[in-house]
Amino acid sequence: MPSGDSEQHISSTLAELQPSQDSASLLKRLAGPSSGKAGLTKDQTDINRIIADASKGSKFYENEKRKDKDLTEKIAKILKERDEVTRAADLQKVEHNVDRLISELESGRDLSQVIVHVDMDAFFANVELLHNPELRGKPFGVGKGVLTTASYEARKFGVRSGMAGFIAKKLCPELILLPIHHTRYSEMSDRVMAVFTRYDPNMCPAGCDEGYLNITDYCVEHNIGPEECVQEMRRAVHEETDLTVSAGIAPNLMLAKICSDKNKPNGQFYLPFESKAIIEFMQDLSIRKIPGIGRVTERLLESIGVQTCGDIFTQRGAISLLDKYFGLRHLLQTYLGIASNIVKPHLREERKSIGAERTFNPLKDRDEILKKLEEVAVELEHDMNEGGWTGRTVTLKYKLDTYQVFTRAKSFDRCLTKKDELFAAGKELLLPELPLNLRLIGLRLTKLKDLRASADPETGIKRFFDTTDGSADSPRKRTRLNQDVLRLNEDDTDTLDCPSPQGGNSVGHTDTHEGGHEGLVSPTVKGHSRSRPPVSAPGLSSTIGIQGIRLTEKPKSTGSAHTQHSSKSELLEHVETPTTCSPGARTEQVCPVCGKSMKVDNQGLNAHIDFCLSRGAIRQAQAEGENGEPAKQSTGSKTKPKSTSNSEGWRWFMKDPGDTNGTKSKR
DNA sequence: GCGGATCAC
DNA sequence: TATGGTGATCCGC
Repeated sequence: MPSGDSEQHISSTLAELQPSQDSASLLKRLAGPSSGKAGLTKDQTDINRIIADASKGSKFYENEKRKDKDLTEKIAKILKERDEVTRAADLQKVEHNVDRLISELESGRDLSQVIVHVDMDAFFANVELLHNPELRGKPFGVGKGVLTTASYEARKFGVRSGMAGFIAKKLCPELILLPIHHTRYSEMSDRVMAVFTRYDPNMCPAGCDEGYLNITDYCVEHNIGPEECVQEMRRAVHEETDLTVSAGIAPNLMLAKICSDKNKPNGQFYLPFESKAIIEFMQDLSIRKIPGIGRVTERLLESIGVQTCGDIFTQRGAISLLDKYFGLRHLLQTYLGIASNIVKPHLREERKSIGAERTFNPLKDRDEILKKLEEVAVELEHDMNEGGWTGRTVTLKYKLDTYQVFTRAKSFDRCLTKKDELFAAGKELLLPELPLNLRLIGLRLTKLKDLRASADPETGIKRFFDTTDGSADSPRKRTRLNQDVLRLNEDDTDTLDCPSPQGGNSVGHTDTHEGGHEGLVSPTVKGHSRSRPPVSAPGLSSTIGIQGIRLTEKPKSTGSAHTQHSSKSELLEHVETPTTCSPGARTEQVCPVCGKSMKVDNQGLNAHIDFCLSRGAIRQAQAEGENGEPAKQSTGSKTKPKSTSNSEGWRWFMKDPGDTNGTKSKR
């Protein structure tokens, strides 16, 4: 019945909210976030149907249906506004103005940097394959309740990451499900990243299996072409790790990312560094391929006739008139294929929050709920200790058994560090809400304070952690050194966060976007016997904003990209890398911590700094930061029963799906 | 500053 | 037979 999705975007007025359309969008929604990102061989319509049937009637399904309905209503509202505004406007004139903006944007295009996005192919799955060759050729997934990865054989059946295990089984009864082995992936990730780093010491890891590189300097210094360079790098990865990697080569981050998907797996794609070729490349590209545009934004754009990036130009008049919802400027940049070309690793001091959350079988009992809250507090305390963080604002998150999510926050005058403080704050926020049926509880800390930044300057550590001084060192040197320290923080602790210190968020293109807003819900008309989940009154006249997706250059400064980057090569020199720095070039280097001089390559220097700092200095810094508390508990003595499996550290994705805790044990 | 929502990995 | 966890950002208030 659902006649494919090709039809669903043709709608234009709210009068045509027929079941067929609702159904189509719902099916798509149920198919999950990554359904549109990768190509599948099996007919997606069949797959979506199977998924929907398997979900039917569940609370999860009902929640998705509700969100779908809300979105449909918002779209109707926007379309109505569009029609009104369009009637009152001189479209020709509007388009003319837009065209001038396009010219302006085009004139600022920077094609001078060679950016590469590298992306490991089915990372978890392929690592598992190395440990168990028997799996080759078979459909399998990694993850218990929810899959983190699916082998390519499994993908043919429509199995994807993020999919519930039992749904995946329906799509592919033969599917083999493997447990997650964090250490394996962590170790492999380190090895892979080490290779990338040889080509750009300033690379930006984006998760455990991805990264952005600027290979402009490398290519010049080695007198090698971009394609050849990437070929070589990918070969090196394969030789050293037995894993394959795909890559995209383009003038900016967004394009590179899109390109890395073009010849996946085990391939690369080079986009010519010419305006015309780039615009042509964008023309038929689905809007969904743009980083930052997810399912919701995709639907919003489709509703105004924008499915491909080329459609942005066609619909520029309407987009301009609806600027506040869609963000004209950013969409035009997307249409032109213009975005940021600045690659830099995430710095520790840029971190904004740290949190923990847990899902469990729905609980109503007050004491049992509080027990969960306490467990989460313990978890968070542990991670904060490990990372050297404390903070002033606590945000409680809870999800009802209906899958509706709420947050409650409170700021304090002082920083919270201890589990008891976190627990108390959480209780304060939760108890007033209480008679609830919960399936998830989480705590998050913001307004962070970096305990490792407040170490005694005498130790020489502060200099490398604290970049706010601004005067002592040159910015470049600072950046560079911080990067090293960053790696240390991960390697040193045995629980570390994900390889990219900042966490999961996308990339170096700071600033993903999205301002969708949604009235949310209001399942009950206000008043209905004091509906439990407090409200969401703003539901009424709400608007949907799409905005910023800024994968683009920073606000002003035409030449910012240039300036910024040119400083990068200076950076290298500044850090005692006198001669050309080929990946393995060993030169005389000085450890910034102990002052020792040695002949090593950059990697070797990093390793030494890691070693040097981890032995004591860090511990001392941390101890001093912790309110006089000695740097106790080197290894999780008591906390957390599962610290064994967790000591592998590194949870970039699921921490370790429930079960260990009393998820099941509780009646 | 708070709460909702979207997105990426 | 039971749909994850961490972090970021944006918008409206």
